[in-house]
Amino acid sequence: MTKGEETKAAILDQAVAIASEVGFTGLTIGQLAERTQMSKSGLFAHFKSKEVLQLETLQRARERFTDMVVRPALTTPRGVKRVQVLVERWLDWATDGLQGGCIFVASAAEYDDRPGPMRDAVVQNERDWLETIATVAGTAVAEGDFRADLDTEQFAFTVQGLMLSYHQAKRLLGDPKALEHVRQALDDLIAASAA
Amino acid sequence: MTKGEETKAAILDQAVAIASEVGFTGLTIGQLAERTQMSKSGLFAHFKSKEVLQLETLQRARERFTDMVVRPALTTPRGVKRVQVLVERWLDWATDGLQGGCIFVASAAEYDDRPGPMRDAVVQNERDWLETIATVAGTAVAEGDFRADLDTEQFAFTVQGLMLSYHQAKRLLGDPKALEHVRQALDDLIAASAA
DNA sequence: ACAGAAATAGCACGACCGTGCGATTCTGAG
DNA sequence: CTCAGAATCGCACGGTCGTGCTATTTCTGT
Repeated sequence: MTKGEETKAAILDQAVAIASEVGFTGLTIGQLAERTQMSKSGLFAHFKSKEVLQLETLQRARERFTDMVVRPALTTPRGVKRVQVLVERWLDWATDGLQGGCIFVASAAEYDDRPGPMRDAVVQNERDWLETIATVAGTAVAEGDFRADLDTEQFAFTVQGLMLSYHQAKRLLGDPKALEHVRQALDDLIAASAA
Repeated sequence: MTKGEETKAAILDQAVAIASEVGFTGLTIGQLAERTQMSKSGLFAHFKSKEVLQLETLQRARERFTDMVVRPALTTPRGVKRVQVLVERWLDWATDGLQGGCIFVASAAEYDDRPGPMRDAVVQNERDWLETIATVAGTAVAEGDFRADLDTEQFAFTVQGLMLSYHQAKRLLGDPKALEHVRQALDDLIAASAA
């Protein structure tokens, strides 16, 4: 790895951290330069525009998410177990996977009304994530853990909602019962989906 | 109503609209002045700081929300019917109650990591809203529509999650099945809560 | 109709924004 | 060790931000 790629990676790590706290719009080149101990122009040279910086930051967050949440799930046996691991990993991620809340939750709210490349990327991320949930639920159907007529899209929709509610209850409201609530709801959902 | 109060109301209406689109941080005094055809300083004089502007904008949105969602629900008969009206009203609100998405969803994500008076107000809003859902569910318990041992807090948690998921599916992803999915999940939940 | 108050505008400020350019320093292959 | 190319910096630009101060206009009660 060349020097440039090395610093760029370090920059993006910091960028992910900042964007998690203040959003992608609040992610500012000046502050990022300060945190990475670089000059604004030196940092800027790595990306030729702020938009590219934002896109690459999102991309970097996505890689981390894949490593920390998706991959561990895909290495556990197909079926309901895999569904549970996927969800548990997400809970870890949302709670303290990185400082600040889940950066995808933040970005989803931030760009739902602002067209452009960033919005497109955020949408793609979210679609892929929902598809992952649905696919994993599909393995549980295939394994006979879930009933054959389960609507996996509907399942993904509901699971996603519970995660969003957990994120809000935990990070915004500081509700100590958040984890208990989301587990209860997920257990109910899984029970209702069982074959 | 004096002239000052009149213009202030008009300003806040515009402010709610802008904040719905670009968030409270993106709500800028210059743009607000432009949209209301006022000078920056003339507008600024109504609030002595941007933070006050943000707080009053949130307050104004809350009033609208109460009028459009909460009050209609409270005027329908206690019980499961009231729960359904509350949810239906929220769906209307989130879809096209005001231009842009639900301003509370946006503000929740925006301030979940930034201490200060705005965050406090957002938290208060969200707590009150969850309490409203739980209380309304409580009337359904009292009327015998829902089973007596229903955990109304848990119910509110789940309903809130479904709403968040709907908001995201509809506004961000443009999923045409969003409404179908949220209705299905809510029906299931209500059925599972029935006495 | 008029005086006093309220509302609004004009203008300026320092700070930070994203972005370019030319100069300087660093890195690594031959 | 050299030296071309990569990486980084210093500096500046125009723009917008939030916020004050001082006028000026507009309202309102008498």
